[in-house]
Amino acid sequence: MSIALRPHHNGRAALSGVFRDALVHERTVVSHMEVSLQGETPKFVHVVHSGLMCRSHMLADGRRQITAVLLPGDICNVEAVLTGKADYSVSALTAGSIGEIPTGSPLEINDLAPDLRQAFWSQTLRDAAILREWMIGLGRRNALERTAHLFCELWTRLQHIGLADVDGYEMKVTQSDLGDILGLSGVHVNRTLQQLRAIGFIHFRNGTLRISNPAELTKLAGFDPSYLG
Amino acid sequence: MSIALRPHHNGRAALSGVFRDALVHERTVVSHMEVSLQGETPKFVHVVHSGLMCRSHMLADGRRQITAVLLPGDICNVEAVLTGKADYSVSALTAGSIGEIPTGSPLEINDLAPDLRQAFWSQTLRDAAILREWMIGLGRRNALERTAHLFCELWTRLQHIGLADVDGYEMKVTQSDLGDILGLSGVHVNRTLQQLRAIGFIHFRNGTLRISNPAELTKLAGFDPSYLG
DNA sequence: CGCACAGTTGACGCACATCAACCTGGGTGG
DNA sequence: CCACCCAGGTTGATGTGCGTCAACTGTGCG
Repeated sequence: MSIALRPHHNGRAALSGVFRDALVHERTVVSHMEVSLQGETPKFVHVVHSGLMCRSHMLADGRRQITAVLLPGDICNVEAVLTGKADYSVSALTAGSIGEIPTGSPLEINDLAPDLRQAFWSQTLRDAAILREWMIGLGRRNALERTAHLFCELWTRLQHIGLADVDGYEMKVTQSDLGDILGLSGVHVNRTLQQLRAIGFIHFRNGTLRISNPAELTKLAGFDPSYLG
Repeated sequence: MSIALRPHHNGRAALSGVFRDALVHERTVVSHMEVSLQGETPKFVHVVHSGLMCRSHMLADGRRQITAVLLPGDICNVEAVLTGKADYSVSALTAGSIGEIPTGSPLEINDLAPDLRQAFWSQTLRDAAILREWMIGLGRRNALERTAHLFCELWTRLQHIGLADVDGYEMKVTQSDLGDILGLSGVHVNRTLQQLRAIGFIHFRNGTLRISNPAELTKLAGFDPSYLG
């Protein structure tokens, strides 16, 4: 499947056009596989085709924090390609596949074609807006609100690319990985999910998230989708 | 003082050139003044001249989180000017002054002059790298490590623009504001600072931070300056 | 069948929040 | 010039959200 054939919206419309004629090598990844490594210079622009990927950071003692969840259509390593150094790893939260577009020497933004530049720019702005929202969550929301907010965000983003169901979406992510996204322990994620289920907001079984009460979930999270463009 | 006269480095070299001939109105701000408001469309590109500014977010119940500390030379609202909507307020952490450059209708990145585009781009990338590092801190580092990391980051950034002393820097920020940066309560910031002082890493009095043991502070923080470009 | 990994549960501890009182110093007005 | 004021800083007591550890329970795969 070519990236140009996926449904796309917002900044991503430009993206598929840009890469339509590029030499794109598709690569299948299994869950938890590392696509590119923290500290290295990536030799490809990576674009998610299917599945969920993430940008993750490892501390010296093994603590891990995920700073982005990447959905189909998302560029995994915008900055890294241009600055020549990644401060994060890209790895797979679920099985899936990614496109690899070879890149030459580090480029400046003004070396890029206008449509590619536009694609990189809009994705970078959106990534930054999501980062800020996550930071608000990590700093000032408790586990329940934060988890609810993540579920709302992903639902909206998946709707934009036509991958959401009317009452939820598929999300084959382990609770431990959810913890690394939310800054929680795996155990506490489990308890938080149970709590969200107990109050009738969600059901989460076998990698499928069903949102039973979207209005209340949104309210609990304090979720306002406008930052997602 | 014109922004073109300040010392500048990295991406900011381009910035001052870009704005050298622009109509820049200088505005003095007192501590805690709001420069632009969450949810509104800013009518200016704001650039910090002197003092410390921040991007801050307010939740409905009054909880506050700061998602960026802006130093002299930093653009306060890169995205907002282009997308026409700010999800954050810009406000002053200390007294200081900012430059206001009027902006017309919302612009696309490709409408910008190459040097301005380069300036916006490099600042946005660096902002994102800092955001990721803060997120790692909020998610996975304790109060002591997180505070140490912030002090290391600001020291490095201030060195880059020639505003650091050999053994520390001026930082007239209230402990409560520090809490909003670090995702902590003001009370706990106070105790954390005392702890950092008790182990002989810093002294922080009258708005001056003196770093007594840079090597150990860096080690405690797990600070690696490479993400700052 | 059984191994390995993910999810679940309970016991316990700690890092941080919250509340409340008190201290301190710089700015202001009478 | 002193008295007051008040924001910011400091300290102690107490509460709690989440982490950690450990054991047990599914569940899919070789």
